[in-house]
Amino acid sequence: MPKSFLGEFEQMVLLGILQRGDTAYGIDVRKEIEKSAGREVSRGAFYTTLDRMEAKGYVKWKTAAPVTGRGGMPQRLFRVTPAGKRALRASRKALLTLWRGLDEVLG
Amino acid sequence: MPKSFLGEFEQMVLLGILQRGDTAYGIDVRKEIEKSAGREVSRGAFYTTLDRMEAKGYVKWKTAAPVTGRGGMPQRLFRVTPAGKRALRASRKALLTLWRGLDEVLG
DNA sequence: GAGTGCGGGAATACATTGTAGACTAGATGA
DNA sequence: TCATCTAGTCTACAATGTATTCCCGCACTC
Repeated sequence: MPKSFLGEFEQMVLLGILQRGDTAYGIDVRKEIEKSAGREVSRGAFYTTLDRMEAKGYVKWKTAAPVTGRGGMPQRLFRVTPAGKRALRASRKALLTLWRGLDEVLG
Repeated sequence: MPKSFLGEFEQMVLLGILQRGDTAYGIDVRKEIEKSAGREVSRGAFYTTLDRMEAKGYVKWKTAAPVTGRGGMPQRLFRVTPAGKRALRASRKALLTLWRGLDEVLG
């Protein structure tokens, strides 16, 4: 039994990585989240969360040669570990259970 | 545009209240969450969160005469405000968007 | 009718997450 | 070679999540 749930933002970051599949570069993931969630995500917030989740074993990453024509430092390519997916499943299950039957109330 | 999302736990509390409809007494809501989420919720965590959400205008409450045969202080009967529902909808929308297409990955 | 156990709740304190802002460093091109 | 663009890092602080401990009033019991 997990000590606690995934935070809301952590969850979004994890899902953003999965959405991008094999091209989960930091920036792309960030854009994915901004698009889906409809709000800005600062770099600081984003990478801090990522590093903390790495410490918890939910994500891993490796550097990749800069792909873009322009640009700077080696990019980080992320992926979600099995533990991360497990945590995601647990969070989703709990939320779905609570949402059940509330569709009309919530519109 | 909300400054930030609802936390995971806040969301659960709000949903728990809605689930209980007109009988959203503190204790009942807490049990509801424990059942759905499959983990314990300490009283402290629960009421602290509730009070903070009251400050943000997401919930309101009034006291109700003690209904139970046994025991104590007037209970608090909660309800979610329109602002609370709006916040809930926004969180759900963002999460659903991110979950889209990941069912097989997440099993 | 004082002592005690119990059901709710409040207060307090601390750990974990969320977020912003300023800062670094490699690549490009005028 | 310097301005500037991109991707990422660091630091500090605010907001949320959580456990612990305390309080209060009822009703039971003797």
